[in-house]
Amino acid sequence: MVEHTTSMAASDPVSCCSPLDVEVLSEHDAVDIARVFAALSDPIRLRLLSLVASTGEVCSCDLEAPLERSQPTISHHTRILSEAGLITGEKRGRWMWWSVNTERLEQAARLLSA
Amino acid sequence: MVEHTTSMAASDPVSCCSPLDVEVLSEHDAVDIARVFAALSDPIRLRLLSLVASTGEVCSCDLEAPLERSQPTISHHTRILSEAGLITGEKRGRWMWWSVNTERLEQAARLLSA
DNA sequence: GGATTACATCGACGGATATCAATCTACCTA
DNA sequence: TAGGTAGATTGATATCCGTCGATGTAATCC
Repeated sequence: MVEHTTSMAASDPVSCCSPLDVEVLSEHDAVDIARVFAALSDPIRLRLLSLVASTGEVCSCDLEAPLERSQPTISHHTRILSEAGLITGEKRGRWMWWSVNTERLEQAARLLSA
Repeated sequence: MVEHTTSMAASDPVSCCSPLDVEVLSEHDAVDIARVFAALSDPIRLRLLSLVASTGEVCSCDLEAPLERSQPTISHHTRILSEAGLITGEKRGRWMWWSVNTERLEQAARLLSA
């Protein structure tokens, strides 16, 4: 995953604990990436994302019933997913339509593979 | 992402809010998957994972300094990553050696793409 | 055996988060 | 213009989570 710099194999059981000064993933980047995974770390949000992905476009009012959560709670979760860049909202009339930001998902996926 | 079942496009701005009874991602599966992403949702754990990934194998004592966290905190994070299946620990002598479970990472990555 | 070391566990504390009722805001319709 | 509706925001609450000091446990070294 993520970036490599150098690699010093320290497998000798006698000489341990030579401090790694290799800063592999920066603190700043880590905070950024963590925000995306935090958005994916809630079961309700995963099911919400799944619903949006499967139908292509869903309005908020269609989420309350299947997810069995109140309107403010749904609004809370769409906001978090939206701020993480995972879904995009478009207001049409009274309704808010949500769709999945596929590129952002792929981007997150790439962070986890090699 | 994840599984699809059927898909009913409801993009007509006049007729909204027909409740979707399509259960796309089950509640049980969502809880399972959320646990993995929750393990990835902390900056310290991401940097820890990155350190382990870059060196192949790291002992716990080599993590405290670069991550600037106490020994109990490091132990806490390795435990969470381990329980999520993302790293594997092996005790050799006094030292606990950690390595990345690549398959598990790839598995998580696949959940996010298509 | 006794001292030391690496790591786990416990207990406590502060901050984040999921949830909902109530309220506010914007938009549509009659 | 008045009433209704979709969704955001606010405030309150209960729970979860990251953190560390203190302590426990197992392995090593002298």
